[in-house]
Amino acid sequence: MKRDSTGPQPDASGHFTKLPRSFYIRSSLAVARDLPGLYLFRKSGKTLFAGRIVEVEAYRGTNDPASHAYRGMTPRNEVMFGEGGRLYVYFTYGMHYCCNVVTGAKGDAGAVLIRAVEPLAGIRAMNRRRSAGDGRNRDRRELCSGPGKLCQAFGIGRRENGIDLCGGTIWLARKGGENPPRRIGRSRRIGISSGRKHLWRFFLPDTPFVSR
DNA sequence: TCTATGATCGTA
DNA sequence: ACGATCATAGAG
Repeated sequence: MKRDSTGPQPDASGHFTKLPRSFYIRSSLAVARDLPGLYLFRKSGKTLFAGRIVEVEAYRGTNDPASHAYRGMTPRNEVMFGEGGRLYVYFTYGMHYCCNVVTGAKGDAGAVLIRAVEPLAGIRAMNRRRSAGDGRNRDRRELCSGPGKLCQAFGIGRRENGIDLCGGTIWLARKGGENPPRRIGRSRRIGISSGRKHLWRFFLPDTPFVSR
């Protein structure tokens, strides 16, 4: 496909354009709908990790009983209450990290959980981090097909909480010349005990890289 | 302090 | 279907 020379110019990662702050200063629902088909990047040392986002979930602030922000600000969820465009990472079940994109203006505690990506770059390192110790490689579909899995694969943990997604460590990007997905699947959110009725999970319907 | 629970994952 | 495993939040 031919590149439009009047459009956004490619950044250092190639023909990808980092999403601007304005992308995140919207409701979590609006951001969540737009994320499937976009790309997650992480620079760690000399390794570049990349994945195509295939599954996300929207969480609102104090009006969503499933949200960590439902009962107000705490030390854990405070980055959710900040301006959109930062990463909210939390630890759960005693062993897993999950990462969210914070959305909305300061004071609006919305966030979008990234649940699965299709691994595209850094796959050797992902396999190393995700191996059960026996050094064998996993099926590419099992590398990032869940919120805990993708954080492990990308090396996202406590230290990454609050990272500015408009910086050069972890960021989201659009691929030049690529159209939005034709169809986006919707369903109830997974693994929650309240707020079950809303269809706030968004995914690409035709990939094998979503969670189960 | 003490206790219940969890935006999960791998194995059985 | 279940256990691992522990930070967090809310209660006492």
